Amino acid sequence: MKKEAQLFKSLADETRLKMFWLLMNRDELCVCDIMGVLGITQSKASRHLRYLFHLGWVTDRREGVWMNYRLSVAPGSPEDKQLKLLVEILSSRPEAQALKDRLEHWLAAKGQSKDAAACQCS
Amino acid sequence: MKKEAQLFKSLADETRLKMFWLLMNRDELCVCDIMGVLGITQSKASRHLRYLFHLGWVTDRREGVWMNYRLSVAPGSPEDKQLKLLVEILSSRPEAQALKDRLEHWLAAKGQSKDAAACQCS
DNA sequence: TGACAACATCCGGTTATCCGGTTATTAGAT
DNA sequence: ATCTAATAACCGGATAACCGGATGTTGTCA
Repeated sequence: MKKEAQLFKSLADETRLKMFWLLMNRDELCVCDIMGVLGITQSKASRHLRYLFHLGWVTDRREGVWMNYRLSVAPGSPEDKQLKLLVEILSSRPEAQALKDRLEHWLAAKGQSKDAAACQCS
Repeated sequence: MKKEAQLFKSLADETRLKMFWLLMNRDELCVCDIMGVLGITQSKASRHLRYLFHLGWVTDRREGVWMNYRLSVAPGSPEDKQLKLLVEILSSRPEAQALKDRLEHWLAAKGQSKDAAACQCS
């Protein structure tokens, strides 16, 4: 049952939980977005995203300079059911709603910038 | 979302996963049974069970010299849904079926012994 | 009371996880 | 070619998780 334990281990970190939540609310996000919304270092964001990537939770898609990540779990798989349960649990949490709002604002601000491609990740 | 992360952390250990599985297949088990079926040390069994106890996953019930544990999650709670999903995932795993068989044999052997209360945990 | 069985907790050692800071890579722009 | 932004990989260090063996506790029985 090692595999199953690892499945849960993926979800046993607050940062990764938040990443899942963001990715469930927007089908594709770049590292830059996640850094900004969660307020974490680049190193931390990238590390966790690569972790999820290597376990098959997400796929990456390069778009010029950015790396975009999106959830990729087979429909009906244990991972899929797990995520569905997770979204059910988190939806009722104010903290999760706040995060969702921050994501919206972040993306809106990004869209407004004249150069829509800018990330301002200083 | 610390609380949610900890929920998953409970399940992020193979030994605890097996314990959950056993407890889902038999409503009450003593430390001794779990030691025997999983083939782990007493210290290990007790430590994980106390861990689950303190997080509210199980309740304890002393019966003379033994300590019995049973699952105790509120129906409909996230924990409950999590366990239901877990049983769904594990049911199809041969490894889990084998464990279940070992549990049956262990309990049968225990029942056969003249002194039904004996544990022979040496 | 003493002996014993089941269990909990403590002790230390090992390993895994997580982190920030740094360096390396990649792709686009000049 | 060179410069820069975005990202990935690497490197200690701190912390937490996990373990077996030893010790303490509790309840039973003689």
